[in-house]
Amino acid sequence: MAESTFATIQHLLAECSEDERHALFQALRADHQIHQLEQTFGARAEVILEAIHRAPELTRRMLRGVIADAAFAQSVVPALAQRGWRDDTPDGNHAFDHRLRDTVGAVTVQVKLQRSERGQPVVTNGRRFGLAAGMYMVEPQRTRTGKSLDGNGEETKTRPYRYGEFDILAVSLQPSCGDWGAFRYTLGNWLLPGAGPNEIATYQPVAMRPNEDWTDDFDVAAGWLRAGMVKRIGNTNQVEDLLSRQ
DNA sequence: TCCTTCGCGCTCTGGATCAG
DNA sequence: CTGATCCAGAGCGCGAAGGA
Repeated sequence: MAESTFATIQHLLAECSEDERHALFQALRADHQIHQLEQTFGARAEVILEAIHRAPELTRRMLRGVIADAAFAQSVVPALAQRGWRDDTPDGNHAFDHRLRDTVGAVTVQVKLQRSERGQPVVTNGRRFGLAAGMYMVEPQRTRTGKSLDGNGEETKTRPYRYGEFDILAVSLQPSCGDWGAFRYTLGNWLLPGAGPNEIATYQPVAMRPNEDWTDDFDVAAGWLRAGMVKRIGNTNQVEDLLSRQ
């Protein structure tokens, strides 16, 4: 199409009424697929969205987590590609959501939404963790309770994550800032310990602003990981108490 | 009061068990 | 041995019950 024709159409569109533009959109939409999922499901995007709209709150809840994961893939991963990282996520189910690789090696990432309650981000008073008042929370645990037998025939809980299952925790800050592209990172090995052997606690405080434990820059977190520093988020007596439980 | 733990809707997968 | 069937575990987050 000649550039002038294209400009003419744009000009005509601007003069159309809302109804006319809607009719034109429908005509274009008839043979234009928005996303390949339409083909996978054999359903138009409008039907898929209506299904989500009708789904129970619990199902939509699930979707918010999946959206956070997709947002990481669509906003963070391409930006990191400019800085020498490539997506190296293997097929199948793993304790991590993404694996990124640069010339130094691979880094695994688990994405979680920061904890919300009644539509608002949870903010603790910090007492429990002995930290300054005002911390966001994140709940890094699997979503279904299960048990499995370990090597000694002992029954272990499968719901908690364990140290070493992922390198970096990426917390989506969408609930507090409304931006699906906003993530705050810390290291899996820095998270507070849970009750069981090698378990990560199911509740973790997240700094409201980047600090020495939490960063908004993935490269900084990768740097922390590769520096191999051994520590836990927060650095107080109460955290020491938690550590002593291990 | 605040923290911790559990269960839920929906769906898929893989392993165990059963019948033929 | 093969195919069918059953069931537990897992993916996702948040409300609510229970505990300190």
